[in-house]
Amino acid sequence: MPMRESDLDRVKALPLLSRASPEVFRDVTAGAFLQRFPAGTTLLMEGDAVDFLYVLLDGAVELQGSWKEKETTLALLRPVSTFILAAVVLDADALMSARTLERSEILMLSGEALRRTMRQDADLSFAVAQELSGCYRGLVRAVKNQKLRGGVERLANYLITQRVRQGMRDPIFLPHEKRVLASLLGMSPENLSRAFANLSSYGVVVHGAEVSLGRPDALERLARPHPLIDNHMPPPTGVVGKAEIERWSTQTGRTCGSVLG
Amino acid sequence: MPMRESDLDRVKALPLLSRASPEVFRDVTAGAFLQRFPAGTTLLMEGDAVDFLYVLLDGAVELQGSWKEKETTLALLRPVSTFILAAVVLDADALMSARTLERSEILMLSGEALRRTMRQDADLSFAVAQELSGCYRGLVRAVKNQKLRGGVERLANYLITQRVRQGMRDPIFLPHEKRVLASLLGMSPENLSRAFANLSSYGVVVHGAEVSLGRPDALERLARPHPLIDNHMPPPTGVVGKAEIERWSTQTGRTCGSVLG
DNA sequence: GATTGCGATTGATATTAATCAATCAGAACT
DNA sequence: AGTTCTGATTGATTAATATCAATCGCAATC
Repeated sequence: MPMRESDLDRVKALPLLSRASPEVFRDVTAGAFLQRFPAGTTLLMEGDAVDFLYVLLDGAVELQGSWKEKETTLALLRPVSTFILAAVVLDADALMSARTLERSEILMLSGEALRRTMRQDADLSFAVAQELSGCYRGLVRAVKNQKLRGGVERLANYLITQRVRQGMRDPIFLPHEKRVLASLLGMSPENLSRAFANLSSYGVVVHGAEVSLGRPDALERLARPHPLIDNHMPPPTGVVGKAEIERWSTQTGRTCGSVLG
Repeated sequence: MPMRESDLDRVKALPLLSRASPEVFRDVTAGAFLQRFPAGTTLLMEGDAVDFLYVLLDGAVELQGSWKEKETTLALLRPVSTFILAAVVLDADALMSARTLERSEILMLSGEALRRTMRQDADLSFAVAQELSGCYRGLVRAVKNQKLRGGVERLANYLITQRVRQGMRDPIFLPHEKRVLASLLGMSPENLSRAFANLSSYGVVVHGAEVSLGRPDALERLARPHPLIDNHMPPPTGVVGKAEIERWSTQTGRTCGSVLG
């Protein structure tokens, strides 16, 4: 698949590569290819060997884990995001499955080329270390969110985070199916419905994917968002990496996928 | 505090530094100091600026997160482990508190020196990236453990993992207070007691910290351990880093702290 | 315009976990 | 030996969440 000029620019803007020299950029993207997938395509299964670093350029990707016929969503990704970076760095098997939620454009970079170039270029390795640090911290937030909060609190905080990300507009729009959202938030679809119903007493009104936060202040008193759990990033102006997001302060990511919501 | 020769060897054996040149090792350890803390000392509070990379050389450290007067244990560390590496790499605030569970010896390396040296040495940066990848994957396992399993299943898998780590011996010994273990496993101390009681029908007998897994096969049928969740590492022969553990295959770590148990 | 299919919602029930309260066991101390 | 302290356990109760079943709404299709 040929890469458009605009795609190339977006890849260059990735925090991983934005500071790379032309030579390093050439080495890392050597043998890379762009591929289009329909919705619902499994890109990678848990336990698979990982040969590529994936870069989501368009569409949406879900990362999920499973055990005993149960599945859970670990992250929801929007462009521009890289994923399974850790497995690529270690040349290890994937711990998560990846599947497209919509028709998606995905750039695949050779994992071998990335590792080889990293060993030669301290700047690249440092950028990867920063990116991984951001991903790690996103997961720390996710664990805290999951272990310290109940379902309704997780939903309330998710909504507040979305409000920030969508430019403090009202109403906001849920970017994914509710059942996927439920899985991300660690609850059943039925309980997500009931959690929404509970929030009606705090001004929340739901019409399909459109959610109005009638009294954000009231909702916030319930949600008690916290900068060390929820990453309330300013709305996406340019392409930002998990590392930058973390350096800023908080939440669901660009580069590594929005682990919290 | 002066560093003993044996301490120095253990630091050199850290996967982060084992392949470093003498110059790099000197640069990274410049201005480092060794400190002893009594049990129950808070080394770092959530939200604090992180100036040092910590290396636990002796004792035990708990990493915890909090929200609304609630606390949860995110990881339990045993020597030799580094911690808050991600925050150091990003020069960001800590997302977790760290406190000693026992009298501990901790080496503190300058974060600024580490970052500076990383920018100059690709091998060091690469080693840090590998270590961070291992930490990241440990957390992925922790999230899957938490979201996909119930309390009894988490305990059962914890016991099986401990059995592997303690050399398939019977009985095994719980390395921490039960209330700390309960917090790590994401349940109340009361429920941990009841979970142990449930497991008696699978041959588990508890006498204080001593736990006998009478019928490991029966317990395993209940626990259904999985290599993509539980990291059943061989018993600790040498000093091993999270990265190596992950490259091997799975679980609760050396260098980054045992996130799963 | 009727039908089909799928996701969302609602209700009823069962399971799981948290909380409150009381007691128990063992180590440290007097 | 007795006292005290703390962590662990047990029981009773409440709250949260999952599960099962039925229905609803809406969009796509025929």
